[in-house]
Amino acid sequence: MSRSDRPYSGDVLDAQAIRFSHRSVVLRKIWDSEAISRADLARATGFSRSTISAIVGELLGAGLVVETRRGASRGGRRPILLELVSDSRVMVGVEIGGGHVSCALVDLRGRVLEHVSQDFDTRDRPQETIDIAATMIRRCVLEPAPIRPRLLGIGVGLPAPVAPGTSETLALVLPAWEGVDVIQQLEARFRVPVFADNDANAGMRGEARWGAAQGCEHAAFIKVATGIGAGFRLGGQLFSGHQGFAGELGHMSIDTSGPPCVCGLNGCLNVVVGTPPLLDRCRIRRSRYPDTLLDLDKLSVASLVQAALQGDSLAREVVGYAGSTLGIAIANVLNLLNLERVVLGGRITRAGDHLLGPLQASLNERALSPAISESTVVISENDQAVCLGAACLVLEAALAEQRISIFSKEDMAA
Amino acid sequence: MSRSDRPYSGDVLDAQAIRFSHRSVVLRKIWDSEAISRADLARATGFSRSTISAIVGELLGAGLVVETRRGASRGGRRPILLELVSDSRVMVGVEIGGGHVSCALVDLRGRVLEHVSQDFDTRDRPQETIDIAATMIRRCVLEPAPIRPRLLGIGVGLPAPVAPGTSETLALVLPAWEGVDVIQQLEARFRVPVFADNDANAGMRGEARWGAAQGCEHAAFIKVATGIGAGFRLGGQLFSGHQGFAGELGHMSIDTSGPPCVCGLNGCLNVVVGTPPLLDRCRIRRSRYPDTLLDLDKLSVASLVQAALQGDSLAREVVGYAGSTLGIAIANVLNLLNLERVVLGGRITRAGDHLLGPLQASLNERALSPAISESTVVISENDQAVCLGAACLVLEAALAEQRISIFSKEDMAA
DNA sequence: CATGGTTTGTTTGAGCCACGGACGAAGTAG
DNA sequence: CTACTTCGTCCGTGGCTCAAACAAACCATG
Repeated sequence: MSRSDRPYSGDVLDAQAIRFSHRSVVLRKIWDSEAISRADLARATGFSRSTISAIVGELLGAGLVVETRRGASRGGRRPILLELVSDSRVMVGVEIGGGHVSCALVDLRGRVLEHVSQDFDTRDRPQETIDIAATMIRRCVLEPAPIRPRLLGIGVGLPAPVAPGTSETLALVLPAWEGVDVIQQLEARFRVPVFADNDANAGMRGEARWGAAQGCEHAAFIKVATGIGAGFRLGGQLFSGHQGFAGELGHMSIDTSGPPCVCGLNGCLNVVVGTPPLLDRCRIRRSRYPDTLLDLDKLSVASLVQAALQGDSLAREVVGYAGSTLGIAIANVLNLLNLERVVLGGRITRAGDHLLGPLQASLNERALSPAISESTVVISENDQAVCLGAACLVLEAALAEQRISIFSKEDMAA
Repeated sequence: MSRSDRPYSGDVLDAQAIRFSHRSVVLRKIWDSEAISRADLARATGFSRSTISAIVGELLGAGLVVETRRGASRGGRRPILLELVSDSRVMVGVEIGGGHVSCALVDLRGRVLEHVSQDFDTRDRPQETIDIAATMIRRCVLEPAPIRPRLLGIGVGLPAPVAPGTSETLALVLPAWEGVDVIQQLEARFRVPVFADNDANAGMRGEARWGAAQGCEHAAFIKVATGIGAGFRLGGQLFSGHQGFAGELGHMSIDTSGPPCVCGLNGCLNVVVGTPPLLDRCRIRRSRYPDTLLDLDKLSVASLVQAALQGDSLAREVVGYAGSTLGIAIANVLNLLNLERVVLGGRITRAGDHLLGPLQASLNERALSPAISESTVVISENDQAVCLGAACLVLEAALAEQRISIFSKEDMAA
């Protein structure tokens, strides 16, 4: 019986576990540096030079790291510089949104090597959606021939709460997907480990590792779309709550005298600044803006954003309203959790300052509390935040040695 | 240079750290059992019998554990049963509220060995408050003579956000306390380590270890008083946010069209169900309840609760209103964090079901989400939850080997 | 250009911790 | 009384890290 089969195994450390964590520390340090010598690694991590040598030897063997050039002398022998081989391992990230499917091939530095996307109404057709995703994955992974053996696995971001460790979505949100096992299907087709999570959680992971929330112990990623969902990083780890349903920001009550929501509350964020109510607001306010550019028959978030960027008053009013209302919700979140950073994602964020300005103004009115005034709210720099995050899901599983190890080189030989 | 002085020390484990964590696991298991043998410890923890023997030897030496009776035979030699010595270490917990100071002597099982309390307006008189607290501590610790050498330290719960690792309170909430160093003053007087935290955070710690949130990885303790504050336990650890200000539930916006709050928002929880607005509600609604028992000249939470328990309609209306409004705020928190349990504290909770009933009803209206329907909200069973929690603060520091160790027996000899 | 001092990276022996197996002690069942 | 089981302890082994010694590579200097 190995230690991992035993009770308390989650808490109990053995020599293996500590050795593993040490390898991670060293790898992480190389990752964070452009190039670094063994001696500097020893100084930076506190390990002895002999230990560093042993660990680096393994990393070289696994192909994760290479010796490149030699550094400048500090008065003695010149150091051998080590660098991360960014594409020695790659991950596939899949984003399944309400109205589209995207897929990206991502390397260890979060660089997108391939990317494909397609509009598709996924809500009621899970099987077709998975087929589309599989085709995309095949395109990303098989075309550049030698990539396959370096593939760590596939991550999937789903537009609903996901039970941890599975791909079961909350039936309340996606009834048609009940019983559909995305993980099992994709694992059967591609024979690599597959992981799934909520889209906002995935986005949070990506932003924390490669994006606007790097170095933040406490942060949130808020995805503004049909519904408003949040992913939290608390204490340096993704937080998903007791059953994995944390982040349902969309059902925060903003105005108890507002319109009713399916959840039983009135004036939820979803029924105020979700996509449908925002588009409705365009229609309702249309009459006050006679010379608007918006075509009410072909209304979409994309056209709304475009109009706002072109200076349309109605579009700016609606986007600004969304911003200031989101500000109230974010103020509540910051008061509760005292986060360092909030990253916004979703199509409407492409309106940039037209959204962020009113949002900030709304926050500044409440800036008395340092929990609010000393945190920063930014828009994700990456249009593919969720895709990247889904890929990150795989990487983090590998780094935590869940089902795969980034260190094992078994398949790399091929 | 020891490992702990080095960079990365937070993440890097050495043999010492793993040994320490193993001792904690074994101690914890004995703690959780009435009485347990070495053989059962080995089975429960997964360690070998030899390792258990070594660790138990240390625990015996530290006086934390004793061999008591012998257990029943399972077909062979009868086991020697080990038990925790509950009062081998004791802690003092101090609660400083807006209108009172309390102090308790607490043992390892969370039993209150001594308890004193006194009404006092602490807000504007920090120095007198500390003097009162010091007198109470002296009474608790010195009277029962042999206790002093077993005292691990003193914990203080303060009615404002506290910067982590210090006793600095947020000047915004307690201006008169700015620059007052409670930790330094009490350490100078008693020569034991002193720790401070926000009252709600302290309460959360106590409830998680000894109270209604035992075994919960994700929970909240909500203190309903002049202001409404929350302490969170997320992922098995207290969560205090980026600067230590997490938990400001009182400034959650409940009704954007409600009365204004100092924070800049309208309809904050504080201005709706804090003590002052609740007492105001009694006065405003008085005329509709001609035969109320409430004396408007001597209105207090205590008298409100008493009247509600005695069947007074006005009091029940006000308490019920508080409950259903708290329900909205708690629904928001549960949607965000998907907690397993919420524990309520503060004097008004003594109204029991008169508060909890409407609160639950308010939650049940939103029970569509499993994040809400599968969590439980309870009232703290302990009137001294914050005092106990403050004592717990010391214990947890000792268990984490911050400044003190529960294992060291240096002072115990005396 | 040889020499000494420095820095880098590797090798080697020792220490710490947990484990497994052997052993005596202390029971039970027949 | 004997065979068998369980409990707790003792001792040798193995895994991992460290410190010290060592070899390689480089700079400065006379």
